[in-house]
Amino acid sequence: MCGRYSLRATGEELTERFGADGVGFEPTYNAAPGQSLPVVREEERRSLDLLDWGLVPSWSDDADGYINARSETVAEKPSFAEAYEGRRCLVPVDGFYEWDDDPYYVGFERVAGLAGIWERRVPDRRQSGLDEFGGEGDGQEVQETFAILTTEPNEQVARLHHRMAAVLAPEEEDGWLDGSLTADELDPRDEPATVRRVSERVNDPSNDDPSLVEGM
DNA sequence: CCAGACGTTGTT
DNA sequence: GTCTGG
DNA sequence: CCAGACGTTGTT
DNA sequence: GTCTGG
Repeated sequence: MCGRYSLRATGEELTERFGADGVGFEPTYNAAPGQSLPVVREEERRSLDLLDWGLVPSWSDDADGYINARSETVAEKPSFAEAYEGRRCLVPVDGFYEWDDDPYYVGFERVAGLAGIWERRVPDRRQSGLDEFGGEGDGQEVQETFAILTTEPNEQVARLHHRMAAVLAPEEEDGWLDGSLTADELDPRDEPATVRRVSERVNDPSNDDPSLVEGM
């Protein structure tokens, strides 16, 4: 689960909610893999930054990443272990979409933080062979990416799907960021939500407007 | 030792 | 980079 | 997650 | 059917 979500909040509202340094962001009703989306990180300071959805391991040669990581195995998988150890993040969402043939929207009553991990990849310039042309526009930029952890679903989501994004309780957010909360402590949280069937217009990621989250 | 994979989802 | 398979 | 492309030659 | 792009 969790290959599409909504975040109806501005960058300003998110920095307030998560106590983070800010970055500009406009609400979205259809956040999709590959897009640049806001996550909360805690390095020197707590910051809200735009990262690409789809974690690419630092050693990976290709550009496409993993949008989800199983909480049951994230600590051991070579692709995720380093990020799990030292690069946690919160992924702000206020609802997500789930497909059971037809699309459904699971809408929260507030902005919640999903358990995420992130990675930084510095491309090997020696392999690009394009430096002699000035390095402009060769696409060899530092790439920061993230993945959302999954667990078994809660009772409400189980009717639609057998996996669910890991929703943190507000009091768990600090522990997730600093590593004291482990992945096996994540459990299907009964975050208050309404579930409704929505229009198939959500299928096309280029559609992004308030009517997407409205019931039919 | 080197070569090759390294992931999730869902579907079969 | 690190683990698995041969 | 779904939608949409899936190619070459030559020219700009 | 499978890969890429959003």
